[in-house]
Amino acid sequence: MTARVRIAPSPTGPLHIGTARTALYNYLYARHTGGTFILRLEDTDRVRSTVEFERDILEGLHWLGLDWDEGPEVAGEPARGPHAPYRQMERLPLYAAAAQRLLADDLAYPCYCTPEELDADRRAQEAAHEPPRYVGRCARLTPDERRAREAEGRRGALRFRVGEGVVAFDDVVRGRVEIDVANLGGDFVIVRADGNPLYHFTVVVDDAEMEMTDVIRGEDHLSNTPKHILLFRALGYGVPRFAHLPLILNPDRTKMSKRKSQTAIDDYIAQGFIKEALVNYLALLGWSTGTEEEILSLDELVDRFDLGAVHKGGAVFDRERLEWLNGQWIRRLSADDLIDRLRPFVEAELAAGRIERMPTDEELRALLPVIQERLPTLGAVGDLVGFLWVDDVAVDAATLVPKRWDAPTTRDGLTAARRTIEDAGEVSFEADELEPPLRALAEAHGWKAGDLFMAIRVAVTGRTATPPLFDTLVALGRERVLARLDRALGVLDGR
RNA sequence: GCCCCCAUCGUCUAGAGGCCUAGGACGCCACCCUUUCAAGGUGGAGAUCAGGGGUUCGAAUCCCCUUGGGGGUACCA
Repeated sequence: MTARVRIAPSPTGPLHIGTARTALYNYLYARHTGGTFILRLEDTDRVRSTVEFERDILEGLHWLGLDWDEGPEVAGEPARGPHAPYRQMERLPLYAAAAQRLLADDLAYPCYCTPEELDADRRAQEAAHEPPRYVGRCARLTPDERRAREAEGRRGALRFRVGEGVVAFDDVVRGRVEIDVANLGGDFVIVRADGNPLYHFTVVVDDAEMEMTDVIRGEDHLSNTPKHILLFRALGYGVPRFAHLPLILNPDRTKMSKRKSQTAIDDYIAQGFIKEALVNYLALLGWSTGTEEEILSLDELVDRFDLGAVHKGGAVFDRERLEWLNGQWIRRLSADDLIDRLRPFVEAELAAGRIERMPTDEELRALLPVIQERLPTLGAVGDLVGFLWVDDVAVDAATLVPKRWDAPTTRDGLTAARRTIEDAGEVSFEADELEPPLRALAEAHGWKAGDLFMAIRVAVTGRTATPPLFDTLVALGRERVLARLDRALGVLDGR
């Protein structure tokens, strides 16, 4: 039987790093085994679910390149697959039918306890140092008693009878797990009094109806797995194989959260992390090839992925390592590709008012040899060469003077350099033609070339760290170089 | 509290009884390259394999206990 796996996000927030990683592992497993990757939206939390989050999640998964074989219709995209709809709120009749079956078999029963009663129970248990569990007040109501409550206008929630015994399963990553049903907290609610089915119930009905063979999800669901297994059995379904992935952690080793880490994929995209790096990084957070390979494309990951080799322990999200990988992948991009990906970030600089004009693709292309290896993220482009696209740069006298120089020397140096650059550029303004005469100039005056170059660098860019000077001068153009040198000279003279 | 899971450098990891005086990568430090910054190269610091008991001729690897950490325990997902 070929594998059928799914990612089942709740549209209650933007695409989360953890969801993306779980989706990736499901995708890798499906593609590696020639199986089917399914997307299902778990939107039964009516209050917190929104269509905006749905879109965000689907767009994010697409952006990462994790395309699904079956999934819901959304944003103009039609539903795909034989088990539509793939959005839980559109599958209500299925849950209702399953609930009916459990009720008919007396495997579930209506519970009329009020929130106040349940709360009181919990408090009493806490006071008695007992684990919280449903006391079973409504477990043995007679048909007459139920009718009486309904007649009072009370609407019952549906509770599933957990019974007794030990539930055991062989988790693909954790091995054998056994949990005594007595520790499940008593009969649990599967359908709310308002008729809305709950997660533990819908997930089972859907995984069964959609014929999932493997459930690959976060470790936070491990403890609840017995509830699911009980439900699969009660409903007469086969039980899928489970694989619980290690959690992605905050630096303090708690489950990764918005409060302590950046968790939205959107934020990483906005900062200029590229999908190749994110996919590569996430794949290696909790799994490794067992070799020393670490720069791996999505296809290579598909080729090497092994669910059984996934780690058991949680992994701290390390942004520095992600950044390094991002740089590695940026350097592997073709010129055209990099220009396409850079453009939105340059536009963002313009929109934010940090630059004053948009460079052409040809300008960007000419810059690539010197910026491609200097970009940790696409978002760093403005910081790196934004000085090229503003009318004037701010320079202050203090940084203008190189460490080993004083102001008069700097003035002499820049004045001489200005003349040399002006002369050199008569024919053509090329890096090869600028460097020799400026080096000769430094030598003639007994200056260290680096000092002269630094003075020029700060004069024309306003900063001490830039791409190589001569490439920078060429990118700036003769006129602007001369104008900025003049301005810098003015600053030196206190003007 | 109760239940479950986990445990190798700061971090991500290799390691499935002898190849380990524990390997790689990120980060950090130094040097090389070099006009600055990167990139790249070389080298270095960094883990008594959480601790304690076993098993074994031999344990990071197997077993037990302890400790630590995490997750779950909703009419959230």
